[in-house]
Amino acid sequence: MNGLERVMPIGALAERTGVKVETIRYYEQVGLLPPPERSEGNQRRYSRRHAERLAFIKHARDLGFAVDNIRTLLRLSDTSGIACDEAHAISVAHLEEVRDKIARLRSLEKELERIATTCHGGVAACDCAIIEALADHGQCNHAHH
Amino acid sequence: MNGLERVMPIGALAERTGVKVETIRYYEQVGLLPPPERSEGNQRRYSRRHAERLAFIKHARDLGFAVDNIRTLLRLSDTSGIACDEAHAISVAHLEEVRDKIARLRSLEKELERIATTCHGGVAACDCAIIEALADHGQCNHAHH
DNA sequence: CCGAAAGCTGTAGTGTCTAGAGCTTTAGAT
DNA sequence: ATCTAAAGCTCTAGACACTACAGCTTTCGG
Repeated sequence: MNGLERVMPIGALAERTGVKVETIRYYEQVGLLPPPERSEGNQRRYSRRHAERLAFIKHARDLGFAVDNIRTLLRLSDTSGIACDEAHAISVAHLEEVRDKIARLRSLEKELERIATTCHGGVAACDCAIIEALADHGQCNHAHH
Repeated sequence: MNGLERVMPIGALAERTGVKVETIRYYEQVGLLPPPERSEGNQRRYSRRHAERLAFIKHARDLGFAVDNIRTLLRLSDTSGIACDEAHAISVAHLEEVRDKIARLRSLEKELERIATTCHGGVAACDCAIIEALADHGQCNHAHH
């Protein structure tokens, strides 16, 4: 049961990569992970190459890349050498998305802070500042939503 | 067509609140927005109270509250006075979620930055640093993914 | 009273899994 | 060789919060 076995069933792959069994089958279904060999009884038998590819996929998903982009990145990593431009473009675009999301969440954080601290949860004290804040958008300082 | 009309069809409500027609019907279907009166020909006719409630919902959604939580907040806002504690708890929990998400996105931003700047997209220059970074999780500085 | 715009219901699709039913295979112990 | 429990298989449906369409009916201005 060490990492040196040449072939493994889906459960072992799941354990090694931290990707759930169902998710692995899903990745195969949507064409991210190539279909592996099968045992005589039709069970999947994965090689180390599969494990590497799945690790790549998991890492990219953890970084928030969409499955579609991962498909492209995998294609790029398969076609040897060239086309690094495209990978760079995907990463930069994704980085921008992430920064954007952070900015939006920050302004959201500010408003939630304001709302949540206005009412401290005392029963009689407010009636209720949170509800009022949500009801009346005019109170908030946002420009863009 | 000013804001003073006492009753309006779904399209007018959509325009005034910035919520799409289909989304309004969806909110009715899942019990967020109470079913309005109907015209003789079975079309929805909304009152100003509906518009207010929908504004509340939209605001909360913009702030990222889940539909389920909004349902609770609406219930609280209906049962007059008391139960402010619960609204506070929901808001604080949500604020924590948001902060958590921000933290995760920040560390993600760091790594994407590192990856994207390692390879500048020159065709021959790398083969390819981005792909390698994704393939080899060991390179990244994260603790927790 | 005509025709275009807006409305209606109901169904299916989006993306990324997750969960379950109902069955078969495998691996280890006896 | 046989038994059994764990793990695997396929297929379907569900989760979230919508969105989009098909095919029909109502409304409203001219």
